[in-house]
Amino acid sequence: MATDNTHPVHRKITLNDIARECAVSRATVSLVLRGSPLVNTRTRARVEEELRRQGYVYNRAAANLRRRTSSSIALVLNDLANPFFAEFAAGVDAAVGDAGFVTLLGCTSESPAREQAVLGSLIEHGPAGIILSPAEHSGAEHVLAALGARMPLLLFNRELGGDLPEYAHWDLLMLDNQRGARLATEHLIAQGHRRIAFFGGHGDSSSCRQRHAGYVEAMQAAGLPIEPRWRVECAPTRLDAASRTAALFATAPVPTAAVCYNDAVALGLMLGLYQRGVQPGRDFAITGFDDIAEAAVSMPSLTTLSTTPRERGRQAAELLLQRLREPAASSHRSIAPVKLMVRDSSCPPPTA
Amino acid sequence: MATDNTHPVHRKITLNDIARECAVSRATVSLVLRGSPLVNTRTRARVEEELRRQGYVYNRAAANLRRRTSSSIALVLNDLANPFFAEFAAGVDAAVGDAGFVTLLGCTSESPAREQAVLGSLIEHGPAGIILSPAEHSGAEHVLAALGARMPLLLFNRELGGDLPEYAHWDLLMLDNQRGARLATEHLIAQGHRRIAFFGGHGDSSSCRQRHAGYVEAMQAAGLPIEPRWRVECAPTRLDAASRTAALFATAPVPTAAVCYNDAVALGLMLGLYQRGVQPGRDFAITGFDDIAEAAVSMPSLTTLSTTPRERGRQAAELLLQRLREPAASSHRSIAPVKLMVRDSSCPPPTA
DNA sequence: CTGAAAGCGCTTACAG
DNA sequence: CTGAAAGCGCTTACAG
Repeated sequence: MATDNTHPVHRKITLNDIARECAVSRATVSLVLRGSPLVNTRTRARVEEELRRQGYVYNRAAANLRRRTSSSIALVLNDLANPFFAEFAAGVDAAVGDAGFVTLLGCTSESPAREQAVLGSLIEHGPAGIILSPAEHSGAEHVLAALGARMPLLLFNRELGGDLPEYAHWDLLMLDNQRGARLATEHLIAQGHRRIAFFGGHGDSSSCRQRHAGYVEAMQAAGLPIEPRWRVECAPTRLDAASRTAALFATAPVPTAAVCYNDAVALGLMLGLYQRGVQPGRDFAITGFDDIAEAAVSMPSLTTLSTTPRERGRQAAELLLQRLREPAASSHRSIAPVKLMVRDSSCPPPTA
Repeated sequence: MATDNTHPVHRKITLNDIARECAVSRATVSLVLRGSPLVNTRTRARVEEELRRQGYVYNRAAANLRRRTSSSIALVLNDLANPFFAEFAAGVDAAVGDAGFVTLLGCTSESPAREQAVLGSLIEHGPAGIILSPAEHSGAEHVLAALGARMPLLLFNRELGGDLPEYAHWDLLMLDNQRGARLATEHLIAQGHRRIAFFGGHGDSSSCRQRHAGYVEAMQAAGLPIEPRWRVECAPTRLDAASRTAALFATAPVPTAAVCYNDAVALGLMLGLYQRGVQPGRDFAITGFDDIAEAAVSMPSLTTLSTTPRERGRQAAELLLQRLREPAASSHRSIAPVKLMVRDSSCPPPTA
């Protein structure tokens, strides 16, 4: 258990204070609070007036303890500063709130060690369930060690390394990474491109592997060559992408288009192209992934895949709430749809 | 109080289970958990082994109830999807976690009504204190009605409309908006500009008013004219900013530079300028505010004011924790520093 | 060094 | 319709 840094709190108004003042029992006040029809109308009115007068605040923790219920959902994210996850969190919080729960937040900064610590701390607060977007190299054993097999858990966005214990009934919500990258690649092929690179991301990230697989799938289906030197890895940031641009132009023949790992990489590649005097959307076609806010207003606007993270947040919360209703149902695996947004960056090849 | 949507939870291992198995009392197990030196070493070892064996999870809610303490901090944000607040939240969560607390999250979507509902729901979970970035038109009365005067509260980023009750000891953490805008304006003046616009934002937002005041201050100090038609209002988004660009060029003389309300507006203005054939950073100078991730990598890179929102989050959490230690100390008002980041967009005027 | 007892603020059968 | 009593899982003086 964690260390003790709690602090005493001011004396609060309790049911006893209200009951005494109204000359009824605590039980009656409780029934009023919970809207029971058993209570006499006039008694109810008196009690409600007194609750208001004294500024009573319901102590949900005490009620949860007595009823052995929970009114919170934990949300554990690898990277809240990423707008994709921030939108996701906003969607989770909205749905969780609508269901009468409160969100417990935890950030792991992509560290499996922090993830384990955060989970261990959150679980002591008794959440009804957990939504987890795992840190990059997090493993099923660690999560299982921190949570046990009983805790309802929904995994978002990334698979967990290691073996998923079947008895744990963990649910999954993934983006359709492979299909998204396939759609983007097919679109470029339809525009007339034949030499198409896959740019950015790291091979050890599962989402990157899936997107690359979608690219490969589309290229092979079209009978197009997959040149190893057209697979350029980089960190999923604009800056690193810009600096890796040269790798695409090292040896002829040079590609005429690139399917990028995500929007940040795509925008970085645009920058790198401009710096080489190549104009994206005219001399070179680009697609992204995520449809972040900048995609629609970049120069040129970016063809990309929309994942509507806020919607995904709502969906994740609803899947978890569903699990709370049916704890024993078998694991559910959901694939969120992605939608191709065609914009100016995916021009035809200059020679076509 | 809110409606009841809680759900029963599986039977958990308690202190009693451990005590029975070790043939000691609950009290002894509790002492072991809390690291008391009173317990015999061998007893401690036996108990710890049993805790591990049964997968015991500490019930912090029960402990908090008994000890009348709290182990959570509520964080209520007007807009989590905004990267500025997402970074802020990440900073808050890190500092809150380091102090042994957990973060309760609430989003208000800029709606004072939702803000009141969210506060009312969160307070039932007994947070030790609250960090609130108020919704745009939220008022002190509403917050007071939801929280009472006792709850430790730190207001971030925006003042609250209405009168702040002095007895409430609410703390404030604000950005130095006025100084930031003054620095930006002074920088443009030093570059040689004389006709400088203030572009974007709405007059009813307090941060916008403060930034505008900084602009006015610098202009007046330099003896430069403040043309009413060089004050263009727009929503703080890229798209609206781009579409309002024409307003700057409606009548001669035309400005040669613009201090923008924030980075989103500045990037939108860049876009609008490109569309008119005016090249930002060469034909027209621009400054932003916030130093969002895109600012450093836009074309041209954007001169702006860095507010380091993650640092602000840590600072906010620490101010609140400080208040928890000294509940009766008088209200504290902190102004976070801002730093001018000079980049390519703030060129000298073309005629200079 | 350890245990018995009381109590945090609530809810819930069970009597009446 | 209302009250007395027990109990959720923990902690904390107080005895011994």
